[in-house]
Amino acid sequence: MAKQINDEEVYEAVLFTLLENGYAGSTTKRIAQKAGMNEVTLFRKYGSKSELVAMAVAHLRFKFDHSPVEYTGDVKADLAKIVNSHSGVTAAHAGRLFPLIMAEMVRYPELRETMRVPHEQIKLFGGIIARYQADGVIRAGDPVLMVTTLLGPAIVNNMLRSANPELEMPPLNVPDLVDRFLNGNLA
Amino acid sequence: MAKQINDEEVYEAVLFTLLENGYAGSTTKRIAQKAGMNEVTLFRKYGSKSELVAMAVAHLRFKFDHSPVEYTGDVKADLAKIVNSHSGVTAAHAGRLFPLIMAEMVRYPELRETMRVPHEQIKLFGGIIARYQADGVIRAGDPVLMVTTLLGPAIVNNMLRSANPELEMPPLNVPDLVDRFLNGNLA
DNA sequence: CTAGAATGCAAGCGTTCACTTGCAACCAGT
DNA sequence: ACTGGTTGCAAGTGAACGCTTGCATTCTAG
Repeated sequence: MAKQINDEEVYEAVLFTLLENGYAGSTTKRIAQKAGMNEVTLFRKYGSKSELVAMAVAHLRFKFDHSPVEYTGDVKADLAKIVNSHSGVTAAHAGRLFPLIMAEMVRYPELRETMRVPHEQIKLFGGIIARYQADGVIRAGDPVLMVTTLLGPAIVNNMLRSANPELEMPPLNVPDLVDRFLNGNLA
Repeated sequence: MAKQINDEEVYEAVLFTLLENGYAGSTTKRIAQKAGMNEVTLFRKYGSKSELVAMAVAHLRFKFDHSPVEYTGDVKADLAKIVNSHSGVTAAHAGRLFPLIMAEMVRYPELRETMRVPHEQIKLFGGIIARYQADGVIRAGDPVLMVTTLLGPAIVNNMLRSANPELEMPPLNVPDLVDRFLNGNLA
């Protein structure tokens, strides 16, 4: 057939396969099948499995850069945007890819570069929160720690939901989550 | 030598190896080496890799049951106990084992039984929170969702720290975390 | 129309993995 | 001292995986 292979589609297939099977479980055969191409072509175009995965994750960052989260002065809106950008409401994979990279990819030295994507995102979010702290809107505290406090519930919620479908958790309500982050849970 | 093999030590070695290498990376050879025993003995005593892992996790639950978290009427203390019991301050592995099971072990059907450990813990914590909601101390909301809101920051913080040592995050302050959970982050 | 590049296909290579087998060494209880 | 169960050791089995090679097929550019 010699059809033209679309890198972007391949990257999507890689990320999908990663989320479903993890890194070790994402065999090159599986990835190739999901991408609708021959396994050999995969090696010819991308070199190795680790290189391909690194490219797919790097491409994800490229997509992040084109819809950046910024400081606007509206705390609730900005925090909601931060949560959304990493909880999967917008990008299909973002919310689950983050824990995947954090919890699993760390173990494969050849993938250390992929760590930079969540790393940079967190620093970006931390900067926004620091600015609101300077404005006197948000309580003092290490900005990175604040980011984990804001994102943690959404991330763990996603993990739990995908891990335990029969737990029947209510869907994540982002504005409510931001409200609880700001105002607490005391009655 | 024919030394007597201590199951508990083997389980510890299994959990340690799991945390360091994940399930796929925890080869039977590595586990045996960590446990200071022969790989063959491992198969003879525990049958298979998946059975051994299941036993190690089940044994962890057994240990949980012997220092349970309970409702005492002191919100802050109880919430802190919940966070501590899963952030690794008390049990060496608890805080990191939770995301490991959630994010990785899910993918191996032969390990589905291990999921029951975090599942039951969460339901236990949810019950305590529900009781404080009935007391009018904590805001309304799905208890399980509240548990993820409380534990999420600690879990993600742990993941981030172990994934990115050069990020230099401040150590987790549990009472402060509980305070922010209750009172929010608004200045 | 032709040439070169991209892709598919079948086969295979070397390695690692979970797991097995056969046998020797050891220890505890009687 | 003997015996039976536990452990260690060396070797090996079959399967899966990452990756390569050789060759045929198809698309595209000039």
